[in-house]
Amino acid sequence: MFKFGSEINDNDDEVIPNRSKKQMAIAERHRELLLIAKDIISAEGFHGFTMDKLASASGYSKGTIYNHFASKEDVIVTISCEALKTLAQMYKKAYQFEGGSRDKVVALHVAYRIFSRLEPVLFMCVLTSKTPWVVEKSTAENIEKQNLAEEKLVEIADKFILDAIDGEDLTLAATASTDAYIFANWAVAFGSNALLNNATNSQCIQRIEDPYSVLYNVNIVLDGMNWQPLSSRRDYKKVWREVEQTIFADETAYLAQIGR
Amino acid sequence: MFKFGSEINDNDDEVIPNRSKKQMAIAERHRELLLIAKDIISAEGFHGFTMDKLASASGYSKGTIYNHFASKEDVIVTISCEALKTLAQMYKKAYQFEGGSRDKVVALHVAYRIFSRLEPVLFMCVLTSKTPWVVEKSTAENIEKQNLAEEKLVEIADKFILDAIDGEDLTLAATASTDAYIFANWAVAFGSNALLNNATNSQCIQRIEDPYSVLYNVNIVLDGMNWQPLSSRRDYKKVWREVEQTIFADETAYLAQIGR
DNA sequence: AGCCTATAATGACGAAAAGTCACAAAATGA
DNA sequence: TCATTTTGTGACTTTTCGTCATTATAGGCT
Repeated sequence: MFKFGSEINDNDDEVIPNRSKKQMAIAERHRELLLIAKDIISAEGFHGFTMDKLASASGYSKGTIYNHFASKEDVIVTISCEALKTLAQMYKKAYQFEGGSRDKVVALHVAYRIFSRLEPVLFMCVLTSKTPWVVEKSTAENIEKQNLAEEKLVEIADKFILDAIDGEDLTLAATASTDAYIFANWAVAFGSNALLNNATNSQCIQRIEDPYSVLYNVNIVLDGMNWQPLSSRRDYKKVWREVEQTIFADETAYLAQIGR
Repeated sequence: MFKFGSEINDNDDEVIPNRSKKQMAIAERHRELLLIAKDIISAEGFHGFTMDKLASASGYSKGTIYNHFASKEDVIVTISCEALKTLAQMYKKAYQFEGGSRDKVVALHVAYRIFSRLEPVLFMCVLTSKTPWVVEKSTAENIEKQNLAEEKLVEIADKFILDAIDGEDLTLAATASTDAYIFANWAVAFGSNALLNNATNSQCIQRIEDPYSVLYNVNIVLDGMNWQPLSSRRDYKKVWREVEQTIFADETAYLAQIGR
């Protein structure tokens, strides 16, 4: 269920008009290729991913691959797009968590943390796909799609903030927007996860070695926003564990199993 | 002054024993090559950087280049190492800022922000150089050097925290270490800067469009740590500007000039 | 100076990968 | 059945990484 790709295209966002059989077949293969590409990238990184590997792994010729993707970079942007959609699904699940507004936002961060551990390479793909030389070699259409996928994510995140304001757990500073609050959460979450996943040989990070280190950072940020109830008045470790064991039980079990 | 490279090797860390003329020449060329490599990477990204370009730009043959670096990846790790040293210099300057412990840590974040704007590609290099396939193709020796450079940075950051504890502006939670506090600062700073530099076509980030957005995030984190005086009781925008206009005046002027 | 050896520099070369394109195959429709 | 359009193919060109046999050079020794 949690495997990226299983949900490719089972959301709907593009309205599908009556497509010919042929077009359906092409769309089907597009998904197939994406899945294979994702496996290669996950296993060998963007560096180890080649169009020849994708061709031979899929059984199609290089020309056909290039009918689907404008370039190697175009593949990564498409993959990143799918990654964002997967993340959106997880965010929606997090929103379902029963609890106060701050509990829910903790659930959001659990979702992000789990995603970054399940798919560390895809997690970084989202950033890679924004670097200038990837953007340049990709199609404008795909870049636009990626922006839309990201905006959708922001929309979901917005709900968490608005709910908190509604419930009077959070008061927006006079000068601040919900975007500013989303950005703060995004920055600390992205930074924490990126560093934990990539800077593993850093002494500083090795010394911490605590499964809840993302939570600590999140607590600091939410306390700094004065998002009620403060971490001094509620045990968010327990909330974190509960989220892991309920709505993301499958993913958590899988991660434990593969020891990551 | 602020240009990366000017300070390559004017710090000292490796004790230089009596070296032969030849060895001196090699070391000199090493620095020269690094400078050229850095220019290419800054201009064209790691993707656009090739060993052939480095060879022809430097006037040396490919074989000679490979006498200096084990691989393309080895170059990036070395560059990242130098970037970390540059950053260390800037952190030391930030530590000189006259003010309270929290003012100083704001100066630290100004330094990081300026670095990320002066050298956006190098800023990302530090992360890139930690990805598995770069680490694998680089020499163990260079990786070790990079870890040491990073650890030195953490040591400097540690001073900011210890001073605050000494001055009773900050109280460490019973269960937390200074490493945890450094990690929180690092995560929010890295995340904010990486997103601001790379996710510029994100609607959410475009809507914020505020030169102080990093400061807002930093304020949230430091408030969340209860680092005194809180942002409600002191104008840190003013502090930020002051740091920019005093100790990093040259860099700030340069950035304004090139409009970044 | 003239010779010798260790060390360094060179660039041609092999291998791998991106991307193209002329041609082949298949599907579609009359 | 045949003509036309669409789709698929893989050999080919170009670029780049990394190697290595060959050439050049520097520094010591007589």
